[in-house]
Amino acid sequence: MTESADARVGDASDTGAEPDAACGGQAAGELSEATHDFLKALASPTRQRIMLLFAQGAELAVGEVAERIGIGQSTASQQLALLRRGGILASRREGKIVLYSSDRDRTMEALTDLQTYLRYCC
Amino acid sequence: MTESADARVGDASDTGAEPDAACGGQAAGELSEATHDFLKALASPTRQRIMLLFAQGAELAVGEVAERIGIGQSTASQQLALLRRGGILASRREGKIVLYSSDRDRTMEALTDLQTYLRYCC
DNA sequence: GGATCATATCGTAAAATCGTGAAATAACGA
DNA sequence: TCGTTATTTCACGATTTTACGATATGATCC
Repeated sequence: MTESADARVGDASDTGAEPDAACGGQAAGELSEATHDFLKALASPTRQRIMLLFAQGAELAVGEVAERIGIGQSTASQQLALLRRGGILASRREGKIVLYSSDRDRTMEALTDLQTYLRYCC
Repeated sequence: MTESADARVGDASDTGAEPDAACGGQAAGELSEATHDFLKALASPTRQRIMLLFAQGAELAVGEVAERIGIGQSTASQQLALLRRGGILASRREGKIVLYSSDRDRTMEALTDLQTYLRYCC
């Protein structure tokens, strides 16, 4: 029950606030919540450095990331959670450790959404 | 002398730490300062809303942006400055007003840099 | 020169973020 | 069960961001 909690959007029945749920779920030119989380996740030097560790499909445990980047273990856990929320990393539990790795598909989704947004407002 | 001050990166001689300055000026997989500013600029709901005003090549004065978004004039000036620093907007003075508009070229540059980064670390 | 309008910059306070250490949770083995 | 290891969550300062109002700078007109 650990990671499944906030890993996915989940809320199929939407928040009930958005009035335009017909055309793909996104207002014309507006950025989705997911893409906003994507941008926030990448807009941090520490998290940018963390992401470099995940080149070539590398899988890393929280403690490894903390050690290699030079931050506390709880800090690494929090930053990794933000990167996962942003759709850039995915996690799976392997016994007592949690392995993080790049989430290519969700990243490309966010990138496409960003491109659509920029094509509209630029 | 107003806008020319902080518009560009300027620091041609980099921080001095990176060993590989040959291939395009960027370390393998690292994000440039410009692209970091780009991400920071877009990672804000207020600035995302501001950008929507600039669809279809619209040119807007600071006061117009402030009024349409519903923020103070000084706040609009600051947020627009951040968007310009991020390479998303450009500005030109027309008499006593300053007109902002999308900077397509620099935006696409940042987007390309971001794609390269993501291709490396994902 | 001064008056006026538009923008930028300077303080300042509320809110968010970053990193830390301590405590809670989860998984495994003796 | 208890103890150990790995991760998450919580509570807390320190720093940064955000928005505001007041003031300074720029441009135009008289």
